[in-house]
Amino acid sequence: MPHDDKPATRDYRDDERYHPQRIETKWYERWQQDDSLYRAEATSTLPKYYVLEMLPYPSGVLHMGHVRNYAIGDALARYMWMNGYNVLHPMGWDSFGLPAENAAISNNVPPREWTLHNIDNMKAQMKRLGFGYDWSREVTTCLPEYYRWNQWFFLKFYERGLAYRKKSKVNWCPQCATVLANEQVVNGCCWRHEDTLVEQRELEQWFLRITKYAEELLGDLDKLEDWPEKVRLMQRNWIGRSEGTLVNFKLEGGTGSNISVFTTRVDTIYGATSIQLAPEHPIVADLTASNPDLRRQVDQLIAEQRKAKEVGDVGAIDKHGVNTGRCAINPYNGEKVPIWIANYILMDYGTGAIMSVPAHDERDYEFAKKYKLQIRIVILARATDPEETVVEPPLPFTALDGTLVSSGPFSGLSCEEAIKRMSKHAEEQGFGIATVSYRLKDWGISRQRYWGTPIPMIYCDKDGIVPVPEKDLPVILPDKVDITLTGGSPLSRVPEFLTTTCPKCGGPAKRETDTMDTFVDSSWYFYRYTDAHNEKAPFDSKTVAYWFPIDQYIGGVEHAILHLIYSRFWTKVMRDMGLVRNDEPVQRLFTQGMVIKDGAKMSKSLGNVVTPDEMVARYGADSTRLYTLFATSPDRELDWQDEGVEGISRFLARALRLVKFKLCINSDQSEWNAPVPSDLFPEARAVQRKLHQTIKRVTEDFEGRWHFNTSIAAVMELVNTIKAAPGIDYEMPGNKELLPPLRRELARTLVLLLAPFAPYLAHELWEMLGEKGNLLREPWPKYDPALAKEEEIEIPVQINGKLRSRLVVPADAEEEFVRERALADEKVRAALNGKQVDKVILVPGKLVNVVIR
RNA sequence: GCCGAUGUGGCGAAAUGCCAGACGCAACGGACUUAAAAUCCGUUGGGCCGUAAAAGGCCCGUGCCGGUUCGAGUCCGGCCAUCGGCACCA
Repeated sequence: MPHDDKPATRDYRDDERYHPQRIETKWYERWQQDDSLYRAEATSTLPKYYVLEMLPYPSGVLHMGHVRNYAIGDALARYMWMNGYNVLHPMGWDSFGLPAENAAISNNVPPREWTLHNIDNMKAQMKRLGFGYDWSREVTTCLPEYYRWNQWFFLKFYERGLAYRKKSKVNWCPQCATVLANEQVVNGCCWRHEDTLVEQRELEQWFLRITKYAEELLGDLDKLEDWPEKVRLMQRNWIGRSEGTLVNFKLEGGTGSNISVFTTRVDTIYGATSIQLAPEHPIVADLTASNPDLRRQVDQLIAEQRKAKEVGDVGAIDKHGVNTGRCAINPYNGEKVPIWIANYILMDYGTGAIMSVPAHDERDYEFAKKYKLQIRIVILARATDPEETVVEPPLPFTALDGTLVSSGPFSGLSCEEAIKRMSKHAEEQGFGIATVSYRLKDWGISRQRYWGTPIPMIYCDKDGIVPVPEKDLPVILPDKVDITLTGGSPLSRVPEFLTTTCPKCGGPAKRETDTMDTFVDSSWYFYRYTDAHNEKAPFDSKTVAYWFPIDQYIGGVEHAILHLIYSRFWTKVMRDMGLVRNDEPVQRLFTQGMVIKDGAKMSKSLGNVVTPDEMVARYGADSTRLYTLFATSPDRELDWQDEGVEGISRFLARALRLVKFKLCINSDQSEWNAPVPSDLFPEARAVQRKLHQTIKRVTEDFEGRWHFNTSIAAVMELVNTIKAAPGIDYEMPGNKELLPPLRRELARTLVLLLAPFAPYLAHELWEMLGEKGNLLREPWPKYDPALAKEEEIEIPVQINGKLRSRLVVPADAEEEFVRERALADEKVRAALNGKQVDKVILVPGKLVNVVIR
């Protein structure tokens, strides 16, 4: 190579080094002074694009999971800006919740102060990381401007019968000293305190009737084609729809009282040999009234169930029960069946009572074996041998493809047919009905905590439960509250808050002192971003109609059920209220993978925590962000490696030097701005081809699978290619140099390709190139397929699938030509060794495979 | 137990039926330097053959076993392991 004698290296002067801190603080300060760069336009001729990342809880500092989440969203937002969209990219704070109270207790700082201070800090971190949010639309859920609309919605829900009060068993976390929704109980423990067993308590609670929307929430999952299948499946399982039949068994010798049983297999009812009740079933009180000994045994069962539920191994409980000595009448055949009470029957599913069919249910079988209860076969498997029509199966036989026997008029039917006919029969006879049961429960939203939205209800001795009139909203959360005492809601110890007058009769009354679950806040916050300062309504419906649905929502999979099912519910209610037109809030959902280190989730106890602050201080925001995108594809788990960030930082330094010292050469403006000639010499043409191939790859990654790791790898390859290009360092004789117009195209495009991922450096280089325009509004580069196309390609030639040779042929070579060249190839002929060619597989532009026998 | 995802060099990973390991890290060798840092150039899955050294060639290799296919990391079936969700749901 002629330039080997040139010094390949030299000492790098200070200005040749990459100083992320200098570059980033310079732009940070500019953007601090003018943050209009990232504003969404209220009205625009441009098409809209709403990209949203899940809002954080302001715990105090950002962690790497946040950075990853926001780096993905920000890259997309920037890409869409450059593609000419009116982009809405907002951020806010899910700022009610328990940690603020705990911090208040341990640090003696009021929750409000603590929270607002954390928000300041995290907002500064976000800005330092260069995320492009429209801060003019910032939403902070703990401020009255926001939570008054929670209260307003609550009143509307109440009017529509979607909010109701009920005494019920609730999940109680002794650590939180409050109630948890079913969704917040994990393995029998609190979702925030993994070691704290959840207790069951009986309390008066407010519920939202999400079950009314169960069917639609389930059905519409099919429409969410741009959601990960995993999330849809998790929601489907959570809703847990099952079709079945309610059947009333009359109590023998009773006063006409019934036991209602839910079953999905009414076809097996002729095999029912007992009734099993949950120990907490209401009728148990009657059955045990005159039998203290039985009562004691039932209490024992209750205690066992609670314990099992608390420990979280409900499935492993040793099944046992007691015979009440009473019987019920099977309405299908008038048969007497004994009533038992068993610890494996749950009160909170179905009716809390089952018919036990030992021959056709595993649990019933196990139970019957233990107590030597009668086992009666009423379903036979269909025979595989046509001579035999039915087969006696091994027990328990639970499959649905069988034939009924010993089932009165229903004998001979298939199971599925029998379920239909027998349900109908029950309806006609008035002792049962086909029905649907859900696992999903109504959403209990009362929390006996201070730092949340006060539930706007008043209790009057005379008028009962009275909603706070809309005009009196917001019900302000008082500031000075002693939250260190335990037991009951903190607000109940604030007389000024508690005591009020009844809006109806004007008499003395008391306020509700519970606050709302914080999942209420996050169920509709993304609507508020569209119209964040509206004082008359939660938002303007027309404005929402412009922006919704959210085009792209990005967050962790841990919200697959809780937040994402509540928000879907909220949207459907708002639609029914006429506030929004969309059935679903989110068009596309993306769930990014976790950030781990050394094979484990980052945690203080493991000492493997890497903080964004230290990374930004060492390598800068661009490198930190770029690394989270480069390490792996966004949907996968990211294993953090400090050396990786180092590598990314070196790459950015190379890109900087390439643009600054190699591509920007002294040439006059007219030369620099001239069009790239079409007759480039081959080496320059090769660089140009690489450029267009890179644009293609990065663009396709954005439009398709979001594998930004490969996009960034492509840009690295481009940098490597340009750097190694002949003629980059000096002018070769004749026309063998990288002409200024080509250098300009290379430099500009490289900067544009980096812009979504490394905004600071991109802006710096853009300015360095003498560009005056707004980088975010610079059109995303387009590739020219003709320029991206290879002129010559190397084609592997295989014999029976094994690589034997390679051919270099023109990219547009005819198939016949390639085939001939392949068969004529010296190595191929040697390998063939005169054997007969069976056929030749030719994949155009890809390979040749010669098949021999 | 049921449902789902994942499994590729020393490491993070590429490869959407077609040259396995792009890109990056680490390691090693070299250039530059009084020296170091930085930077630049090069080598790097394993084994074998070949050569003075190269060039070059062959075989094996994507958790395991089998199948489909001209061709499998990729598709199908069965195992194993790890992770995640649900779990007496009647």
